[in-house]
Amino acid sequence: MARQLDRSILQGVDIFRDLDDAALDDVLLSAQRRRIAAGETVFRQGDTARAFYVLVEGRLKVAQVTPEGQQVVVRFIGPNEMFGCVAVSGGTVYPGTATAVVDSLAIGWHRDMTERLMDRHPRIARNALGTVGDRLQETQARVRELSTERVERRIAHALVRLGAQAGKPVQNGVEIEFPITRQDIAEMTGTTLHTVSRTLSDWEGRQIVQGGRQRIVIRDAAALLKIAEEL
Amino acid sequence: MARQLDRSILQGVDIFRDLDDAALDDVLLSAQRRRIAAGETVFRQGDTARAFYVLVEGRLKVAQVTPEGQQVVVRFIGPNEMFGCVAVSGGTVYPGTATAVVDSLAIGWHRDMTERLMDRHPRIARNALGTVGDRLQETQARVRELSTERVERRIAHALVRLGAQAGKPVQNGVEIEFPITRQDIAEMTGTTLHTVSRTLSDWEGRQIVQGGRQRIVIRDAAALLKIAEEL
DNA sequence: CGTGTTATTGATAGATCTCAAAGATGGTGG
DNA sequence: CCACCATCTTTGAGATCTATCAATAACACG
Repeated sequence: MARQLDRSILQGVDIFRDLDDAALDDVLLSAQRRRIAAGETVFRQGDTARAFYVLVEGRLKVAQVTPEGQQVVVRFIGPNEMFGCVAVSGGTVYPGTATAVVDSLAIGWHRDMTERLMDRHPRIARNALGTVGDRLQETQARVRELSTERVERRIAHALVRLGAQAGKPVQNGVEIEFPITRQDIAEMTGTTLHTVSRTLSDWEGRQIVQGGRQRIVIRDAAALLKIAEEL
Repeated sequence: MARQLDRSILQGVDIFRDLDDAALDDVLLSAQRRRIAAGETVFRQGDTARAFYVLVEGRLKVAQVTPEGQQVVVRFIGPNEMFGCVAVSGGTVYPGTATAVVDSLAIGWHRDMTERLMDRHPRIARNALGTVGDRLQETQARVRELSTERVERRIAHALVRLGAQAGKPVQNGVEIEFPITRQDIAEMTGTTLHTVSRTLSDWEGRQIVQGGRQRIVIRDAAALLKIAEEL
């Protein structure tokens, strides 16, 4: 957690790809460090979008609340991922709330600074365009799933993605490496925690996953994929 | 349909906003005109993303097909809107198929040309970033609706948006100005044409809308909004 | 006027939510 | 160190929304 703020931190970050060392130093110079304790919030839905961030360590959950109070998980953010992108793409307020799932470390740039950085290093804007484009396609894929797939498949898809994004190999499979509740998965897939629990129980019986409190291990990734793709 | 290719055509196009006349001319010089007859397709899902486009006149439908053959409408494109954005944001293939709903006219730029234009006029990349960011937020809103709202509300939301995007004032309300089927609306809202038909019939009885073959008139926008927002 | 597309409507089945209750789990304070 | 408590999870039963199946009707076009 005492990680140095040097260029290496920006190495794997898409939005700063292909920048030379001088540019990276320039970027780093205007960055702000920010620690976020588990459960703490970086920004809230509706707040003025003052800054954008890159997660250095930890894990964040970005979620939206509906007027009726239902939560929808937008995405989980892992190391090297951007969040608060709206501050880059021109939005005025954050469309969601970012909360740390575990103790985390982020670096952020004030909105104005971001503008200046993009002016000085046009590559950043192009990279950002790519990242936001990718997110758009992912989100579109979610729309497709929600529109056409039944709950069980959607949950399978969600787990497959989580495994790819945050899977840690363990003895008997791949474990999602941060605490995640049935409720979280429900909010990722547009269902209820009850249905998620039932589904996971079923899969547990079929040796596909193994559950626990805020814990999921994928034991049979192939079977999961089969459910996800309806083979 | 015999519209001149002069700068005025790029006036209202977000991605070319704030460019000076010289830049606009430069952009225009490398543009390709393309007519699309109703029912014709500009590009297909999975095709290499060779170009991005701006619609000048007409109306397009962008849709994705699932492996099972179900359609999902990504969005309807109206005049001055971009489509085929992936060619700008770095995707390699088109994620959807663009089909003309009515006879249309578009202008397009080859992918390489787009890159060069962004190099010469960095403003374009920034504008594109804004547009793609907006689309991301819209798509995220759709995810939220699909996750938390019942069919009737989703249909109401879809109609409200269609009214805003393509509403033409008529005698007894606002008409969606292009032919749109119940099936289309179903594919926009993740339901079936049957449910859409039933819902519209119900609303027709309550004087909220008035239907017809490939035709919808919103008679009581306030009532529709009330359904959409569950007031 | 025939034909293909689009729309309407009824009946039924099934997936999933809602309501309800009890059981686990792990952290915390006394 | 242990009991307690908040949170998370599981599971059953019933209600409900919506898809599916099926048939007919309306419409537009050539």
